[in-house]
Amino acid sequence: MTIEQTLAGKTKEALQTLYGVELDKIAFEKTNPDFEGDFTLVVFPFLKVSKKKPEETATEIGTYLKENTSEIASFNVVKGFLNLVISDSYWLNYFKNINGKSLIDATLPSDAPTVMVEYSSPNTNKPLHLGHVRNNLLGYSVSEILKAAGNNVVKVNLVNDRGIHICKSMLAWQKWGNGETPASSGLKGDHLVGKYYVEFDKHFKQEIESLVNQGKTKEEAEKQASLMLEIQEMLRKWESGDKATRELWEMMNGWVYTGFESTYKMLGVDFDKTYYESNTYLLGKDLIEFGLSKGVFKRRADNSVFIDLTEDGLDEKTLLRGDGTSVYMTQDLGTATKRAEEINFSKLIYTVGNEQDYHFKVLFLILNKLGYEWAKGLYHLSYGMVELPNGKMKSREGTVVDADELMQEMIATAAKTTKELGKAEGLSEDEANQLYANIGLGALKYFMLKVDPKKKMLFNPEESIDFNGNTAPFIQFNYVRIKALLRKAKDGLDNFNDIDVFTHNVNLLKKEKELIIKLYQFNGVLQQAANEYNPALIANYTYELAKEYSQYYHDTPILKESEKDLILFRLHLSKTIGIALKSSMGLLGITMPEKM
RNA sequence: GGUUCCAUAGCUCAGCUGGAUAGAGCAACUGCCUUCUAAGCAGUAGGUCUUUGGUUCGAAUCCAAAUGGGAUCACCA
Repeated sequence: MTIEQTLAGKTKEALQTLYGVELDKIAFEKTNPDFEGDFTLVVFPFLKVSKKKPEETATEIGTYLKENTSEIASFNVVKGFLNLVISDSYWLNYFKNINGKSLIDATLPSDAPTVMVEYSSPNTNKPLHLGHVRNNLLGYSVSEILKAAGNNVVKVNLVNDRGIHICKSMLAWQKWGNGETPASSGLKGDHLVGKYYVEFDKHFKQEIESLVNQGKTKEEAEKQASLMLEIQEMLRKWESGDKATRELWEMMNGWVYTGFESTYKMLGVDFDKTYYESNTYLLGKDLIEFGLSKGVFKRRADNSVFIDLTEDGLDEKTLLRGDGTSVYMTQDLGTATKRAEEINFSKLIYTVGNEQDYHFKVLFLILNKLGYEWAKGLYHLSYGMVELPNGKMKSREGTVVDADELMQEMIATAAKTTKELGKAEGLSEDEANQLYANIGLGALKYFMLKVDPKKKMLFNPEESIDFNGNTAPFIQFNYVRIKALLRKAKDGLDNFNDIDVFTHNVNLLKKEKELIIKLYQFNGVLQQAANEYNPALIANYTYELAKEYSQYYHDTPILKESEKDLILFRLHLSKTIGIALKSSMGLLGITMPEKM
């Protein structure tokens, strides 16, 4: 039972005894820092039943609670606010129980629900950019959070490895590539393929322009352009399994996968299972018959199949073309069904940008209409776009921030700053490089994850991502200071692990109590982050913990304290906070250095 | 145009299911390293929470409208 639950129960009792009413909705909140207390009860809602002034009501309830709850040391009343002070011994006892332990219980219960998280889902025609970075970090972090909250998580990637856009890169390479390979050019595979995607677009635009100059409309030109006809032909060949086309496709996709692999590794993300659209794009056609037989889908005169969603405030959605080929939606219907057959998930989370809100609304609605029980567990983790100062990123216009370049820049900046501060001294080259990566990538990850996923975010390439203030390096810095303290303590104190300290009566400093309360809050934050699929809550929590510790560290002697019991207590407190910081940052995919 | 999301300090963002004087960081200005790591700490300044109505004892938070901005509305993915 949490302390809040205890307080709520006692308050219910108080209202019963004092005013003879039974109320269920009783919530305590953190006391505003400007007032004395740990938890606050707002008594305005009870005035109707108490029929007394706010102050009087609060005092009556406070008196009852103080007399009947051993955890409450004292209370005070300000207007309609009843502030309760919880006794130091309660907090000290709580701390004793978590001392030296991780706040995350890593063992999963045997009946843990399975949650499938899909994220990343790249196209194989171009390298990853900043938008993908947000997607990957979010998907990975949400997976870690769900695991920590007691779920069995399956991370999956659905690679979009086929289609007209892939043919663009292939055709351009064939025409203008001169046999260039990653080995011959020294280019990373995904960047090489992306180069030809851009190349195609350049030539295509030129062709359109000349056709328009010959008097055609833009639409006609786009349909009649020889390049357009060629990639369409290429796609047909691919679909019919033409050997040469398939070989080219496999070779170029192979380059891309090698490239992606290193980007993923650098980002620190991974997957339990990878699906390829080339294997799933034909799925969903069986579903059409099923839907038709259930009367959920309908057939038009031209033989195309659709679902009428106008009653749900949406439009008609085509699911099968007149020629019998499927569309994106059909594919997603089929893939979802396949996954449900393979794995008995309680939830399936799609980490996809909010530009596809409509698509997922329709997808989920259709699956529910088809009567699948598991469809109730589908969730679109819809995140906002990453925007540049001049608007949205557009790959074809070259206004993208490349993921690999960005990461390299972050690491280089971290290296420069670390050297300037003289903090790389005494490290081997490997250690130093590891440190730069931890700091640079930590800063990047924290920067992207501290923002509410639902909201769009701005990235200004002109301003480098900060290393001061509300950032990962600040949190890492506080962790490192703790580690340094513990190293020194080990040299000077032979019985650091002496737990006897807790049998003594330690008088908690105000900040010490606040830190323990902060640790206490972790579980609630984790639960909320898991329920809302929101890593930003973890990021903000971790920053607050680090910030409070930083103040504590600054103001309070730890090793320099003269009383040994206090030294031990403060070291234990520091150590536990260090563990909390590390595991919390781990949920964001951020690694803590030992020294910096 | 239909649907939908958003609007908080100069900038980037917090503000939990309505609660006390709206908070951080950056940028600006002041102090503080012979003292456990100054990527730090403390302080000053900066706000009509886009606007107008409504609900309520109480609204940045809930409802409605207006204004501004984004997304989406393919037999594309």
